[in-house]
Amino acid sequence: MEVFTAVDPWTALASETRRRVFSHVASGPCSVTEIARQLPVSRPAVSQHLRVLLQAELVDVRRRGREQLYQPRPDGLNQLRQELETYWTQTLTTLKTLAEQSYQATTQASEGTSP
Amino acid sequence: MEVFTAVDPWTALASETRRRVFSHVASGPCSVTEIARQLPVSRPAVSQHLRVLLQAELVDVRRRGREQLYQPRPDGLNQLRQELETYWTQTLTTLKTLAEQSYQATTQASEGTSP
DNA sequence: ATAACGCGTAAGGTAACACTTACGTGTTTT
DNA sequence: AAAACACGTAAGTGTTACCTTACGCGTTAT
Repeated sequence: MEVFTAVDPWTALASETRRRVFSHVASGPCSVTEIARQLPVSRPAVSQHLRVLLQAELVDVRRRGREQLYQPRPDGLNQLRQELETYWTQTLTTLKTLAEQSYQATTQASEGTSP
Repeated sequence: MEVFTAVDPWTALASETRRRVFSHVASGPCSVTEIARQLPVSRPAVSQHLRVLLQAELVDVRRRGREQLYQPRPDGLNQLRQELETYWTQTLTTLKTLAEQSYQATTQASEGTSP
């Protein structure tokens, strides 16, 4: 099947076991069987997860002898980081505004009631 | 249904339309119908998405009159940011090591062949 | 050459997901 | 008091996701 079928990194990292697969690859180059040995799923399952991670541009592959060495690729993570940063600044800005509004509300309330 | 059924933020933001829902909330407090009006899904669908976002601690609710005002909550995003930062440093460290190794390989190769 | 290894992919089954419509509850308006 | 509004949730449906076993292909070892 195609590796050029784009998959957005959110979908790619949505699966818990796929995150564990990626974490192994991110910690250093490793083969499919090597990963499968450390997880409670079959080797084909790992292989399928790695394909999704490839499509999300989160990992790369190269051959070494008869095994496929997977290694991390920054692109997908970077895209994720950018989107997340957008959400983060939006959130902080909104919360700041809300805090200022509630402050104004309390001071205005005490103005009207203190004298 | 329970709101205390934990949902990890990865799962929460895995859905495209749920991300759009969250983006609206992050940009400023808004009601359910208000969000549904800007999306190609029904109001109950938005309501269900908001419940998931609540369980992932990505949003908060408070009442205002007869509407529910949703606003962003930093907790879920923060957790996401931390995990993502771990992946990021793991990735960079691995790539740096690989770069150094391939450099050593080339210099060693030229040492053996130049004289 | 033959055996063993490492891998990808096809086929299939079960569970989860993202929607929809229908309905009931609380709050505001008239 | 009745009508209108905003919402949550139940029930049902079609699609997708994740996993398994079975198989075939290339590469290394004996």
